[in-house]
Amino acid sequence: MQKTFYLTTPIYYPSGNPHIGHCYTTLACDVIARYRRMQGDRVLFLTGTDEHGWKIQQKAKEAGMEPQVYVDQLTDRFRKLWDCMSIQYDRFVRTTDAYHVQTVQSVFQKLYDRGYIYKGEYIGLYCTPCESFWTPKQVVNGKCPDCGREVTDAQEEAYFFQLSTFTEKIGDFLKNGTFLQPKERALELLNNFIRPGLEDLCVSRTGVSWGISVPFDPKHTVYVWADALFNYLSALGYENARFSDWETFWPAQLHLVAKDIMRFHAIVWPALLMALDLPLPKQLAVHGWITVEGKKMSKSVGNVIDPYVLTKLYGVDAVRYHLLRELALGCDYEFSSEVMARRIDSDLSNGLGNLVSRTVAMVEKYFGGTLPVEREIVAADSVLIDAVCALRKKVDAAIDAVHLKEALAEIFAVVAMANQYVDANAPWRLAKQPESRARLATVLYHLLETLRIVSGLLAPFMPNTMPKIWEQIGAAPTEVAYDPLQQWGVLPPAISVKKGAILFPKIETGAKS
RNA sequence: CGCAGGGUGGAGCAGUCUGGUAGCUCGUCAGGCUCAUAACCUGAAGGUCGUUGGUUCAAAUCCAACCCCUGCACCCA
Repeated sequence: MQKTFYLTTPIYYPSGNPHIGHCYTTLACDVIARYRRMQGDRVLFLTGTDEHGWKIQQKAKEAGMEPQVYVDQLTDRFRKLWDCMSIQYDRFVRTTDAYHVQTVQSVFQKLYDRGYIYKGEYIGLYCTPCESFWTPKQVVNGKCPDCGREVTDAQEEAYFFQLSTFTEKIGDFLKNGTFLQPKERALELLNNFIRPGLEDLCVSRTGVSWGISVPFDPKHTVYVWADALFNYLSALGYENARFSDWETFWPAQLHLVAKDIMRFHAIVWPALLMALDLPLPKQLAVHGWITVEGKKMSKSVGNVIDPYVLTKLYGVDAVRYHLLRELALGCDYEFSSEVMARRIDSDLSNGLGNLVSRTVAMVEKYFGGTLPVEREIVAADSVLIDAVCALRKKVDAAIDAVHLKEALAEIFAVVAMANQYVDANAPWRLAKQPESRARLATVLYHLLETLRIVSGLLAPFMPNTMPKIWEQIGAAPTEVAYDPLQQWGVLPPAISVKKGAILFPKIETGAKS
């Protein structure tokens, strides 16, 4: 029976153009999805956009558009960005899609019927002109942070979800499980939220018209988070007729999110599922932010990195590589174009690209492009061969743990080893001795095999460039499938190669101008 | 205030759980090689591991106190 693997990004809030920060989560999911597909799993990779709420309503108004028109156009930009980054998602959910609305309403009703949602009073500071509530912390000198006018104490009727009843169950869930990655984050949540006890969550608004109306009280709309989280279910056809693979894919194997929205995914989401008696997702992986000059990237700070500019400058695969190589779960990553340029030059151009280039060039130069079948293997060869054969297992483990950075580090350690192997065996010297022909062919064959396995394992990370390597080293698609990636000697003995264009041009010169 | 994370050669990080020659990448310097994208390989210099005190034969690693940086329920990957 084929394993199923359901993984998700958060659905993004399209209140502005997507930036490089949005890319990492989606990119990481894409790599894992591709890797699982390669392993033969039945994968469903979901992403989408979160389109309701007060902020969208305001933005649309400012732009003089209907909210729906406004989000249509923004959601399109997200899709275009994913295409640009070579991200292969399977499904794209929008919270304004009719089937999603249906799911949310049905679930809301269910929670109400079960007594987990009750009517109460929401108390806060209210700005009348803006028609919005603020918390004491948000308010700037007693003024509305948006328009700068006075706010007043106010309250309104609202529905609440009984999050408090789940304090203990959620605490146990976070404590005992392997759910949250990295696990130190769980401690933070336990100390800050579980220990003092969870508060009930306000899940409806009356001042926001751009939202899903509460089925049993239509003057209320569903609070955006309560709306958004259910995308993970609606996109599978839970309580709607649009899709029907709910049984197949739920529970999700992996939700990947950035640290800012961890709380909703680690506490609120499991609680909602518990209230519905549904199985809980297997894993939540939380990664850090990409910061620029020590600050979180944001439009108001003006330090946003535009992904289109980067991909144009460096190439899609190089940008993918860089982000995946630098970011780790748990830590922020300070973005710098110098570090990026250096990393790409050193790993991709000088390391991998040059290894392909020198290997293929030698096969062409010394053997006219096709290796003879004679071999002469030396004991020392096993160092390289063993390392290459052990690689897939290491990468498997790293991918399982969502340690993408480590997976790349392991792979590139082998690339470095292969470059050492070239030097240690000095093929150019062997080429001068006719009696060393078999040895020379062996050394080059070993390099080609190394490249076959390395490029196969890298394909989920850099899906555009790896096929170019296969073309150059003469590897057939079946030879870079998952199984042969831990077998040595898969390429035919009389393999033919063909030199191609430079895989990763150096970026120092081009980028400076 | 509290909670959490971090403070390791010029830069970025690993090592801390399970004490025992401080490691990696980049940069710098010197050498080697010439197949290759002026790429590759080898070696060297450079650190009193935030501070102070304690435990121990021995501490980056364990304990205590302190200092500094970051994050912590509007939204935001």
